[in-house]
Amino acid sequence: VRTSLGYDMMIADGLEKAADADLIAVPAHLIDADVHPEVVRVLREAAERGAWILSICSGAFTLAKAGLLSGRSATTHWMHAERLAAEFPDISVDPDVLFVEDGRIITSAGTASGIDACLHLIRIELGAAAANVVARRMVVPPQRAGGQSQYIAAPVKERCTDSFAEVTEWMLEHLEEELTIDELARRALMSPRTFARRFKADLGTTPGAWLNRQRLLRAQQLLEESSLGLDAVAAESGFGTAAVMRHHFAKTLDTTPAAYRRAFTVRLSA
DNA sequence: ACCACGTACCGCCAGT
DNA sequence: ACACTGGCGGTACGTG
Repeated sequence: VRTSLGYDMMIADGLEKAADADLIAVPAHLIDADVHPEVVRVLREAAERGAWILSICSGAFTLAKAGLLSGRSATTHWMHAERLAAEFPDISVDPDVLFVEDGRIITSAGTASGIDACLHLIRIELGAAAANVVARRMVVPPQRAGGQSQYIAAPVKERCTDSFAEVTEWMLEHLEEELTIDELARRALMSPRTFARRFKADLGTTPGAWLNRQRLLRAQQLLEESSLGLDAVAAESGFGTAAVMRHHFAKTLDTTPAAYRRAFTVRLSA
């Protein structure tokens, strides 16, 4: 695909690839451009079978023209919000929010809010831990927990609203140590029961599951980026021994640590 | 692959 | 009435 952006986009697959996609992301485009009927068909089918559909910026117009937003709440770039509302009266357009989730359709505003929306989706599908890791790697602020509300109005600057940010931060810095609920609860000034309950309510996972996930990610990163031995990697990531680490690799990644490192280095050199 | 042990988890419930 | 807390017990799960 040629673009006017100074680079071309290499598209390896055709539209048929969307037939069983879990997520279809629709980028910004020219608002006045017609949407190809085939694209409309693909989008409608995807919506009907329950796939995630996510638009960024003026991509909301594509969804609107495909009829996916009828009767729904949506948003778009503030520059286009008024027009979207005028052209599609049956859409409840909110011009102030970063993104809106309605059913399995997520619309987002300007470019950066697309990142928020994507992180939001990752949090839903893979959990807050994964979203935090992605956010960290992208060097964007960690996303606020959504609560029950569909809307996440604005990025949150204050740390104090995210009561678990401090604890999880501390946990990440002490991954290699043995962390118990009792200690974490003490550190968070809560009883163990309340800590566990609120942790799950806020982050979507239990403390133990979150810890395991972080340890796994740390181990993966060490396997990717260092040449440490497996025992050292296990120690660094908090698994203690290579046997325990192997156990978790098998359980959630369906590989072994050695195989993972080999596959990764092969992929790099290829 | 298996077992034994301890911790984490969660539903329940009484108390605030 | 309501929301939240925190202890208890059975069960699932991680660890060795």
